[in-house]
Amino acid sequence: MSKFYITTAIPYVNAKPHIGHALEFIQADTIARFHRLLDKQVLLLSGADENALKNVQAAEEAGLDTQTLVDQNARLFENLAQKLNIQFDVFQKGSDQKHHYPSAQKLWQLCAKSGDIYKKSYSGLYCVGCETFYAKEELNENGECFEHPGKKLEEVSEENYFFKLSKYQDQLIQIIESDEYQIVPQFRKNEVLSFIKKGLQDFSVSRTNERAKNWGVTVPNDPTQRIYVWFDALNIYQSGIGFGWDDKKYQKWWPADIHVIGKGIIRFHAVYWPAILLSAGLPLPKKLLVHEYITVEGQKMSKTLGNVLDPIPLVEKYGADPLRYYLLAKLSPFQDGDFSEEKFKESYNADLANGLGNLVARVAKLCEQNNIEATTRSNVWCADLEKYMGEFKFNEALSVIWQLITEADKKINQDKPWELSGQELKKILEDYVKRIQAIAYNLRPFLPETAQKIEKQFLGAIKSALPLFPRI
RNA sequence: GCCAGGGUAGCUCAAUGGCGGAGCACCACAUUCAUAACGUGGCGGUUGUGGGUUCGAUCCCCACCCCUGGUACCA
Repeated sequence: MSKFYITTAIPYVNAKPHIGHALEFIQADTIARFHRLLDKQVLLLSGADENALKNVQAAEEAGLDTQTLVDQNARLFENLAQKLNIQFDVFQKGSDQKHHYPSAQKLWQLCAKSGDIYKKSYSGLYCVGCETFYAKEELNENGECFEHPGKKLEEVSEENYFFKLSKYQDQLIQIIESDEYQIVPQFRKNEVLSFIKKGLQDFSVSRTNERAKNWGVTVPNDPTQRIYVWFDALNIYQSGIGFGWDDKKYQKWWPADIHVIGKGIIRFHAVYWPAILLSAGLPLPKKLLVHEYITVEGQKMSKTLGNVLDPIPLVEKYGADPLRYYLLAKLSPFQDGDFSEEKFKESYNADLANGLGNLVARVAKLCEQNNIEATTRSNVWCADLEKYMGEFKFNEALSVIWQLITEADKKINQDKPWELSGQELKKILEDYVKRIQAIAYNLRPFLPETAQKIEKQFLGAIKSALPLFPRI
């Protein structure tokens, strides 16, 4: 049995999850469930990037200590996953000193051994508001950062460790061009390649304790510095499966088959991450799947606009599967998509209530009236489903399944089973049952709860049941 | 500014150098096994703007406008 290791991005947990996190969790879970049905041994990992400075700032604002805040917020992400029926096999926390810390330090030491980590005095313009350095070109005409106009930047000089990213430029081009590390979709691959070809600069991989506010993983052999959060957070993909603490487990699962991420963090995953692994002499992940963003009622989500959409109330009101359906079926995987409650209800009524739910109800009733029993299951993928899943076109895959629903509805109207009787009727109803079973099987990766309900209803003596999706 | 992606029916999206497609929404008809559901038919377009190449451009080329992401030590 072959293994399949897939990850979501590791959200930083300075705030509660929003609908975009739900999208990514659902996509990754759907891929994972699909591969489980292909008889692979699957591990789905998520986690929490808890060592980011923003977490320290958020904790200060909330008047909590940092660990308490990250624990609280990380639980919100796990809770969301649970409510959405996401099966995370591992949820790796960045503040986990038992597993993650030794793992991060091991990775650092491997890179250091390759001679790729060196100390350098860095001086630049530092924005106290952002707690970050900026290059002159990034600032506005007044020499201020865009986040904090009116705030003067300070010239700060500090000694940090740097990673020799520049050394890996040619190798990175080669592995990405050849798809040894495949970036999907193609236009994201092109974007990454043109970025790399412009020339890579080494990047800082540590912060002074002072700047890190004594939060995060300590640099090996230098207690005055903390490991920069990206170097550390990316490694959660490894620390969660044993790297640095269970070699056998690590050997079994690494490398990742797919990292699922949002477009905003492509550089870290497509450039920094493979370079770090090359330096450490570790195998590269095979695929990077980059999804886009969700707008809400046509607008970008933002804290200042106050329109950040929390998926939890939606799930509580409508259930996990309707939200899973909307996010998978109604968004284009490689384009920004919009979420609005109106469109959500439209898709719910048109596709779930009138389409799937109604078909299941009408066939169940016909079967109940004629004492039909199902003894076998129909477990086959419908045409093109595997193809679309291979391309991560969840919307196309679902549209193929919905064609089965339309065909079945049409067939029932043509057959007019209510005018038939005896063997002829029985044979026709058995055909409907097979169709419903096949639809349910195909729905398993996408709408697990619904698929299970239908499969249960259509095995043994078939009875009418409450509507799967009451109209709203 | 620079790099990349996008702009097609009211909405969400397909497609192709050769009469512009689907689903949803809307309207009408038909129908009862079903959740006022299903089915059939209809309405619906100067393919962002302006040029160019071509017998023919939504598609190829040029310029421009709008949206989105990135633009390196915030994630």
